[in-house]
Amino acid sequence: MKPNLSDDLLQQLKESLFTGALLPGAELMSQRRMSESFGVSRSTVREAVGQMEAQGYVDVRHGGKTRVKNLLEPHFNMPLGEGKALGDNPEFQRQVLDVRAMLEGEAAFYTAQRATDDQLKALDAEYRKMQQRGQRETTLAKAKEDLRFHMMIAESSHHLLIIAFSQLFYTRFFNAIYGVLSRTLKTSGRYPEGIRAQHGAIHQAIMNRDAEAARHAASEHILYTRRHLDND
Amino acid sequence: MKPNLSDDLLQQLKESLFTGALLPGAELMSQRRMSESFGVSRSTVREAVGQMEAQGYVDVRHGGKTRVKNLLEPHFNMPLGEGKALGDNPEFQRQVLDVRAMLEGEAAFYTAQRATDDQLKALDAEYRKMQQRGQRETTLAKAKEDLRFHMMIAESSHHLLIIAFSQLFYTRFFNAIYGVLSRTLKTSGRYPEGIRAQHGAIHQAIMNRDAEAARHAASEHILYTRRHLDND
DNA sequence: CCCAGGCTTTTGGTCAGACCAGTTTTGAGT
DNA sequence: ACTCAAAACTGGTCTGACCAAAAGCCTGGG
Repeated sequence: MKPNLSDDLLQQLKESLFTGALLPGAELMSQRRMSESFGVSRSTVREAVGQMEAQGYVDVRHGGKTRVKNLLEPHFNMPLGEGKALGDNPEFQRQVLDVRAMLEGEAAFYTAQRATDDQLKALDAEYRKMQQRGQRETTLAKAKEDLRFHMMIAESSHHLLIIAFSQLFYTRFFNAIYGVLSRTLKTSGRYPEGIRAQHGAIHQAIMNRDAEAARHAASEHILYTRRHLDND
Repeated sequence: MKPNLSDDLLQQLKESLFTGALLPGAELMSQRRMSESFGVSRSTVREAVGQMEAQGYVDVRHGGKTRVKNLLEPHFNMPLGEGKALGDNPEFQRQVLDVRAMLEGEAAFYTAQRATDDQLKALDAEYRKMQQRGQRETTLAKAKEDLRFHMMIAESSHHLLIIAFSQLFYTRFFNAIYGVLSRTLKTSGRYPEGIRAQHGAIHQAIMNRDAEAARHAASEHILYTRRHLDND
């Protein structure tokens, strides 16, 4: 019909968001750089970015950088969050593990299918670092390390909804996740032997781009921990 | 807090609209006159007017005058916004189906395991009602009906996280879900034959309390629709 | 009378370059 | 290694110019 320049740019920005080129939390180019890079004036860029903000896709702060918002966040202010009681509740911990099992299974599935070579390389590097680190680390450090590995998998899935949900889920329910690990360590005395092998299986399935195997390995990894919990 | 000039102006414009100073169909001042009249630059005026347009309050045409729109109109077009929204993007629709596949699979799994007898009875009743209803219904009615069935399954799962997420997900992304159904109907001409049988399979698995079968049937049901989408 | 055709004016869309106001980064100097 | 102020970003606003589309005007032929 009547293709405005700013509308074109707006569509382009949305596309990069939908296709996962721009992850939640990522920074946009500065308006001046966009202006140059897209060959339009800064006014036009401002118009497009303004629409993005109005539609709730990005968060723009005077002086700061413009960031992609997590589109699930506003819906995630459940009264569940911080209360220490919930995170320590075994039933809730089980539920968190249930959701992790399906979420990480799907994430691994899509990552095996769709990750770029660079992402695979980064994942591989992170995995090797994780294997090398000694047993000297604190439980907290281990938990964070574990989460970073799984988060990297999620972010390589090129799946906007899975990424958004994973981000929120891991940050909101870190307490519950940490609580599980903490209890597991207390009962088995140390980091369960299976975990290491399971991480290996996930890693290998993804590297082989075997999506079904990756889903199964990732899901089984979480369910293994869940069974530990059931034996209490 | 941080009073932007353009935000101030935006508020003023909305005020004149809400108080009736600007009736539907009325013309706004030209941007140059506003600029002078409000004592801000035309850039700032454009920013504000742009937001008014983005929020659907006014209709601005290149070369023509900017007019106030009839505010009730958008509410009648609700599920099919013409501007490119997230819900209209095919890639996003696919992603929504991916998440539905895993979410409804899990929900069916836990419902088969944990639903009370009363919940099973209610589910059974809803299923029979759904089977009886004729083909006379609108697409929208079908979509709502479909969703109610799946929502009932989710709510019978006794799984706090799955319930909470399902609720948010279905309300937030109803547009995308509806869009899929609408497209499917357009291409196949009518309600796909498989759907009816699949609902039956889900229903039966849950009634038999066969959790694995229920998960598989529910997941497959969504993936069936997804394949329809891939063939476009 | 009108009303069809161009001509002029007015409107929104884009551009360039400048300056202000916050944030983030950098680099002493301790 | 730390603190903290300068410097180098970022987004917000202003100015004045030009282009393109719509609306208004105006004139000449029915």
